[in-house]
Amino acid sequence: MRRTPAYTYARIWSVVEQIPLGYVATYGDVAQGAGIPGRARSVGYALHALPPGIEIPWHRVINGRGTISLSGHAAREQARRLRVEGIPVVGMRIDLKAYRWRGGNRSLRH
DNA sequence: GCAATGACGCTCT
DNA sequence: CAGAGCGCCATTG
Repeated sequence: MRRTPAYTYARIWSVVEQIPLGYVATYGDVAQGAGIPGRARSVGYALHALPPGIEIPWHRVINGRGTISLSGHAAREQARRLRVEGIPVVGMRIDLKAYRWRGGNRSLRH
């Protein structure tokens, strides 16, 4: 299967759709789940290119440091939505250790 | 087709 | 914790 660029987008979006309410995932996690490990950047690009009006929990995607990568109004919007879903956002930071979504059902890391 | 840009990640300072 | 450097790759001018 070749990784046609535009095709990767749909793949990324479909992974983001699977993030359960109350949890968050990092760009790297989404990339891995989409079958393109190491291309976290592309994930950010894909989300930025999200068609308006489409129902995808983009706000549940944050960077590997556990902070929101957006800025200005967009950042506030994301933080607000996360809090609404029960995820505490301190400063621009989320407790990844407690809210990071693990694809599948792993209780232990590694 | 090359150069610059970006909702990123990891390591080292 | 903040900055700098390097890798990665899709999109745009």
